[in-house]
Amino acid sequence: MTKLVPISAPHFDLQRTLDSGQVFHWLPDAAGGYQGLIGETPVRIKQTGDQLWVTPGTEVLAARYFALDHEMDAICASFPADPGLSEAATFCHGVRILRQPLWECVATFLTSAMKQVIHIRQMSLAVRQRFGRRVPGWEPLAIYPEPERLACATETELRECGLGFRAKNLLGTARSVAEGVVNLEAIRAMDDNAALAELCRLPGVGPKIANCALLFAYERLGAFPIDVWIERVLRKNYFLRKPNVTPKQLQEFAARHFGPYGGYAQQYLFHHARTEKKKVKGSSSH
DNA sequence: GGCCAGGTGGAAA
DNA sequence: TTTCCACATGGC
Repeated sequence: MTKLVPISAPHFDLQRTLDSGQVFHWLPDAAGGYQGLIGETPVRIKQTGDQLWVTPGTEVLAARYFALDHEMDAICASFPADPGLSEAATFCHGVRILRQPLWECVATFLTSAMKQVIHIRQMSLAVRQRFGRRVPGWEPLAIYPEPERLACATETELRECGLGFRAKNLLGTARSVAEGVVNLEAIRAMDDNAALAELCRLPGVGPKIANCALLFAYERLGAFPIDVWIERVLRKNYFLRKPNVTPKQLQEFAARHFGPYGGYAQQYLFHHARTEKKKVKGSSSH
């Protein structure tokens, strides 16, 4: 195995970041690190303290992908003083919001509807293995298939990857992107509202998934996806006295309350809630 | 063996 | 406008 080279990564936690439900294809390796693909580039990665060790030649790529330039002090300082968020932020120290490639982020979150994180991983890996280009020596990983490739797959083939009713949406979205009906690159230049609306033109993409794409691929750190977990947290932390609050009101509250880095707040609340639940379940089972 | 999961879209009220 | 429901799958 090639020697890895170090880059400086203070306030970064590789394991927590990869386990926080924003990316789904990294695999643990025998050396206590991970192997994965950043776009089409295979990368081995491992963390020791404040050093991140990566495949030689991928230092710049990895630093950008893992968002090592995000100023975490400023981001955390921008959060409202709020006990629920403070606890989550402390718990999630080191979790970064990645900069993922547009298409694979849109496509994997498209398949996330009504699925647990572990299932999203399985589906994502199955789609890669079935349709993606292989990287010699990196099996079972494969590059996430281009929209053009998925556009000429059949719904039956996609269902065989465990997608269920999501197969039709992935196929339709792949076709829309392949045909240029929606131009993912062009969305980069749009403001947040226009970008959200444009993403929602894709079949199977609504506000939740569009916000995930904005946050995890388009670097919109204020985007605030509301899923079942976040909705529960918001209701519990801020609306115990108002059980009738609507999803729309929750979205407006989040935009107002959490500020310009609301997406980070959201990710911390999400990961904290999920991990706490897992701990409780694990410790009470005997 | 039910329960539930990083939702969405279309119909009904 | 809001509310309701179908849509597939698999780990726990």
